[in-house]
Amino acid sequence: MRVSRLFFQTLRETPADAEVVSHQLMLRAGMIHQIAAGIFDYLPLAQRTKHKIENIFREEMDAIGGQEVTLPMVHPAELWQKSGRWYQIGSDMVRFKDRNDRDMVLGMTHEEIMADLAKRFIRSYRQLPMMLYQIQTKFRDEPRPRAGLIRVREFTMKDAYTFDRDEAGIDAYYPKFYQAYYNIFRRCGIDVIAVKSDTGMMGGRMAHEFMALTEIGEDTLVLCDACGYSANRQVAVFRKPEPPVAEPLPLEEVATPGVSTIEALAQFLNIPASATAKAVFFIADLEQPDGSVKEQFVFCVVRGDMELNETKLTNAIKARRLRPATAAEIRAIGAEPGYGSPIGIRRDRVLLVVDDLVARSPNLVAGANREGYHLRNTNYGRDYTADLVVDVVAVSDGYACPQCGAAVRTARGVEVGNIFKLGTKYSVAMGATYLDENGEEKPIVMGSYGIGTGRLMAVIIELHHDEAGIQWPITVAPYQVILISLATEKTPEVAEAAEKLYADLLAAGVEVLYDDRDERAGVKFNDADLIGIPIRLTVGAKGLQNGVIEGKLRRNGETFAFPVETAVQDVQALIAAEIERIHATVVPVPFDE
RNA sequence: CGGGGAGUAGCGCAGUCUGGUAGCGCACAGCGUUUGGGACGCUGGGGUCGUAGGUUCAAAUCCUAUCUCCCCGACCA
Repeated sequence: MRVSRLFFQTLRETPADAEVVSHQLMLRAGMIHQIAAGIFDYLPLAQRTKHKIENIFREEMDAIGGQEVTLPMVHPAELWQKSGRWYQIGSDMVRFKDRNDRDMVLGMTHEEIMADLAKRFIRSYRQLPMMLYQIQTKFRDEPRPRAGLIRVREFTMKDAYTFDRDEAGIDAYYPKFYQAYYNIFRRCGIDVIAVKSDTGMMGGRMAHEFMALTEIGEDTLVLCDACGYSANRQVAVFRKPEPPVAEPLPLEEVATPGVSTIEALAQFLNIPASATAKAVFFIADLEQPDGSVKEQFVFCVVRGDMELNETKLTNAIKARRLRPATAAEIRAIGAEPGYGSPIGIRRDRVLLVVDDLVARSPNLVAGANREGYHLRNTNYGRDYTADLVVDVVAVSDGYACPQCGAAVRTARGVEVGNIFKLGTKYSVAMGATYLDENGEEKPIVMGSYGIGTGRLMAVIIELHHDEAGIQWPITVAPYQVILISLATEKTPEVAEAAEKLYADLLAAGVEVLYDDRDERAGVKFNDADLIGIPIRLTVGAKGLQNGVIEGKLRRNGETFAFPVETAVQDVQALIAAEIERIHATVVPVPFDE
């Protein structure tokens, strides 16, 4: 491709709307163009990288037995009504009516459609396991798209689905995906870590998220450098400290005027925050046996120095959603905001959840449910009992690793992929069954596995760039080589040599971008750096005098002098070495349950 | 949905307070000089100032409404 003909435009200045680096660089490199919040055009440079990434998806999916299909992105509502998600999902799902007044949706994921497909074509255990995947557009009307391609409304996703006869089947398939996903990300030149993640309302048995560590991440991860434990903070656990051993002392009310935070309380009474209990109040939507939803006041107690993890609480009480309770709602159950404790409240109106550490800790200071007063020496069991005693604490920096006890750290990450044991929720809903050896009808056990292409592309840039621009790993670069001609009117021999080298590279099958523009050298070099092509070749009068083409690696600045006669082979060798460098990172990874 | 910010040429911005018929840099087109890390000169094209009402002799500028985009939070199959 000649740069003079390339459909793009580099920008010297950063568009004001772009905050994160990947967004800025993609705009400046002329890769993408936004037409509405979270909706983008992909221009040729981005499109080529997208194709390369997607071909890596195809190779890795095919390697573990996948077959590619394409399912529609417009779905009839019935399929979503069958699974119930038509009713559960809010305005993230775009709904509309076709000309016959039939309810339709834009596909935001394809479990329903896949299960429906399985229902039509899978009959027998002999057909299982089966794996289908597609690379398709999804539309999710996100409330807040952000950060360029990191969080968008319309995006391309590689989504794969497995169909197994039982849990043992998917238990065998799941680790193949685990490895294939590591392979994909490493072939894209990025380091990821798989973390255990929330299965939430999907009700699956196991899920992992593949996280790329970067500041712009939306998720917080808990990592143990000592033993490798890793989990999304939403589900991370830790080794709770042993509470002090002490005889329960008598309950004692103490005046604490104006002291309504744990910090102030600890200071006022000159005790550590760990000697206090804190109350947090929510209203939960609980699903009733008959399918209706009821609002329930949830009173939750954690130790004063610890933070509540709302995801853990949501899962522990199987809530559909949680919201903070208002002051009026808190008073209505007999508690006082800022001075709450489970002692003396209207117990019949609340679901009381107490963290296991609080339940084991003697003589904690807690609120007296009266403004300006606290209670010393509250003891679980003696003074109150809970509906549920369970871990609901969020892991923070320095907490003890659940596996080895070392101090964990937290880090920000972007989820670039996830794998999920779905179970039979969708197959049962859609009626996807098979007959086993005994002629017995059984629901198919499903798994789903997704990677968003655009987000991955953005994350690659987040992890591979410098002040000058993108540094594409060669496996996903739009072109492997950029050939810069420094010819002027006075040096037609340079133009001739560049044209010849371009033709020779093309003939040799090298993916080459040829900067034949009538621009100054600086403009070409800067544009080459910006768009991030891994190998730069310069044909100039200087080099030709010595019979060489100059080469330079974008990722580290290493330079080469290729003799004109062998330049094509030399470049091919360099490309091969660069590819091998990345492929060398693709190694087996132990499956971390 | 709550909080904050911004809409003037493809991009970056000034002009708005104090109303007087739209400007700068980059980019783009032409000509000339230049030519190894974002050249210079001259000439030129491009904007219903987000949109709709209103005030006024006159609105980018004042008033009202509305739409859009960005950031933080809530939300996130």
